[in-house]
Amino acid sequence: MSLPYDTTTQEYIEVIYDLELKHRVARVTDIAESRGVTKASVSLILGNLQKKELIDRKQYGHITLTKAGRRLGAKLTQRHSAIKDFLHLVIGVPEHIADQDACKLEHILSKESCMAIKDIVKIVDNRTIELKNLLESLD
Amino acid sequence: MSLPYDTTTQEYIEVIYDLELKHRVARVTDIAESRGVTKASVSLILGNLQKKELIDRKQYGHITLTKAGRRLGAKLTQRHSAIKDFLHLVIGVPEHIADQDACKLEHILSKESCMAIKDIVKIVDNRTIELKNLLESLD
DNA sequence: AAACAATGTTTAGTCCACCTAACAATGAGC
DNA sequence: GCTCATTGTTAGGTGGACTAAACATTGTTT
Repeated sequence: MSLPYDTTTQEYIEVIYDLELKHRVARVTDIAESRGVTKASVSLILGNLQKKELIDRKQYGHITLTKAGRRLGAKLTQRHSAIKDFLHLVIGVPEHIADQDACKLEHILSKESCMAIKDIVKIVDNRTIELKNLLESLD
Repeated sequence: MSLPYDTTTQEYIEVIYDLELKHRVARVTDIAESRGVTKASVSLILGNLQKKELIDRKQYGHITLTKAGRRLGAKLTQRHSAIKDFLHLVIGVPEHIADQDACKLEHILSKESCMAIKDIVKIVDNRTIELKNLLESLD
């Protein structure tokens, strides 16, 4: 099983989540810029997200995520960094490529694979910390 | 960088590659069945694949891959099993889920990540063989 | 070889994300 | 408080993968 909601929905929610963190609210123009599409497209898609109750907004007003939207955004962001860390830090893929791949994988990877990856990243992180501590204790 | 050709093209080529191996040629009905779409859709998509010179066919005739099509099919099939083996044999994801994930990942994973994964699978395979030999030598 | 089943194609139309262009609302500077 | 730039929405249209339904071709059976 993967996440509910189609890839498009997920991508928009992730952008909005990100903009909300940076600027407290998201704006049509910024979403459009971030996704590389026109404001018109964004405006239409926002209609869907609203129907799905993932965002709150009034006409010509600010855009914020609902509880459900924020939960989805958080989950996607988590997934993204777990996948990126896995590709980059664990199996040695160059960072910018790991990041690009994570953008796509996060939407389609099953819960199970995602979990397996997260577990491994956690283990590697712990080992890294242990190593760092060991090195410091040798000073 | 990922593979050229969009996901749809890749998915159809992979199915045709598979059917060609099984039955020497592919048929519209079998492709439709395999992809879960109507024969009408397949017929239209085959037009595109032909324009892209990935398949050969005459009206109402058999479908075979061109050199380029077969090369793409082979590459996708390779990718698929490398990704599946990685998820299942290396990081322990249940086999059928690893297989499902591989279906999607194979189309979007970068060359770099794919390479990294293939290398790891190769190492694990070799270790497995060494272990097997060691165990046999103990009999 | 005629009839029928199986297979493949065409046509007309849907849906979704996208576009351009025209329009509407908002807000900052004077 | 008017004007104008910025921002957001609406309308109409495109391309791609899909559909159902009608049609064409091929192959098999008798």
